[in-house]
Amino acid sequence: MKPELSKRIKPIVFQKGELVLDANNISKKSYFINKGILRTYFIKDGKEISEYFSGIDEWVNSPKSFMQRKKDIYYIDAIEYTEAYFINVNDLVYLFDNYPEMERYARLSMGTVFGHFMERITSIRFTSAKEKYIHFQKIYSKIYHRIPLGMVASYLGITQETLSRIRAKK
Amino acid sequence: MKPELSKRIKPIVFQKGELVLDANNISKKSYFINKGILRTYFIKDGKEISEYFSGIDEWVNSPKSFMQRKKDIYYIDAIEYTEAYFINVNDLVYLFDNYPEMERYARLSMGTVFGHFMERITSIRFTSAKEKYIHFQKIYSKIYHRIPLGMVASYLGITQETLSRIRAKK
DNA sequence: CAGAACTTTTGACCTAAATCAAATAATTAC
DNA sequence: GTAATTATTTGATTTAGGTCAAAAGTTCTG
Repeated sequence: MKPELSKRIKPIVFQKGELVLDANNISKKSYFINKGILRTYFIKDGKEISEYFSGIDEWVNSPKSFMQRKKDIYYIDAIEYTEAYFINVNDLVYLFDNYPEMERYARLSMGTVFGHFMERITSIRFTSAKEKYIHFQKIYSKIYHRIPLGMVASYLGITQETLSRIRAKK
Repeated sequence: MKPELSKRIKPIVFQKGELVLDANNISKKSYFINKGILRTYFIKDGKEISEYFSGIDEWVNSPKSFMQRKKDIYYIDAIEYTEAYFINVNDLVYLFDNYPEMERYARLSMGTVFGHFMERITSIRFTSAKEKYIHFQKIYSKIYHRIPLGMVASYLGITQETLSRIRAKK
């Protein structure tokens, strides 16, 4: 790792259930997970709706809030004990300013992220509850069994009961 | 407009129904719409599924294909007579290389695009067919009435019959 | 380790939207 | 301008998944 980068990232630890980002604050740090699982969620009608989960070797922040430095609806919490590194948005901007190849890399990797989003939209629109669950298992093959049923159900946009029944058969 | 930019963009016209991008080719041009509507869609089980629509003042390409220079599943066509400008991916990269503020602008505006994607995912997951249609009308307030019912239905992930009934009442 | 507090499962019933089928209506092409 | 396509509407029926309710499992906590 470049010294310029390593100089700016610091380790951090979250206990199970600990809040990583409150939606009432602006997302100013980006976390790189080393161990554990973080969940990005929002509140709808008093219920927590999981937007996505992030595991080892992934960067996590509240994208819109982080990039535009304003509040958004997303909370982030740790669904198990998690070890991560973090970098401040200011330091990241410094790196982008001084290392154009980093900016380029960030822009290119957006293509992949777009692809994931579009795939997910398709998965949500045209598949049965069971197919959604199978797709979820594929996408999160390394961590899906560590995520509580209720959180998975809200991620899939189905009820807990339906997910429980899907798991029961087969 | 910067001369460096205007020198690299050219006007183009598409007739109603004309194919703008074939999924068998790589998306090498990005179009900026001046008049008309382009539709991005893919084929599933022999049927055309609309992914989104783009109107005046919007840039259109097949994101993953364009950014990573490889094939993706998306076709683009004109659902009405359309006037646009286009820029080649090579020219865009040239501009990004030589005008860092353009690269920065592109990166920042990704935040907005992310926001739209996440909003759409929420809209799909937790709303009834009727609410989806209302949301669609809001998102596409300037052009929704010019898009054929069947295309809207596939965009929303509901059947034509259901959409027709939703429109009938109220 | 016992009670409290969640989480998951199971059952009965209901409803929104899909499917199938056919009739109109609107475009397009000759 | 009329036939031929193509798009939209309407009706009858089915079904996947939601809702409500309660039981059974788990996991926290003092």
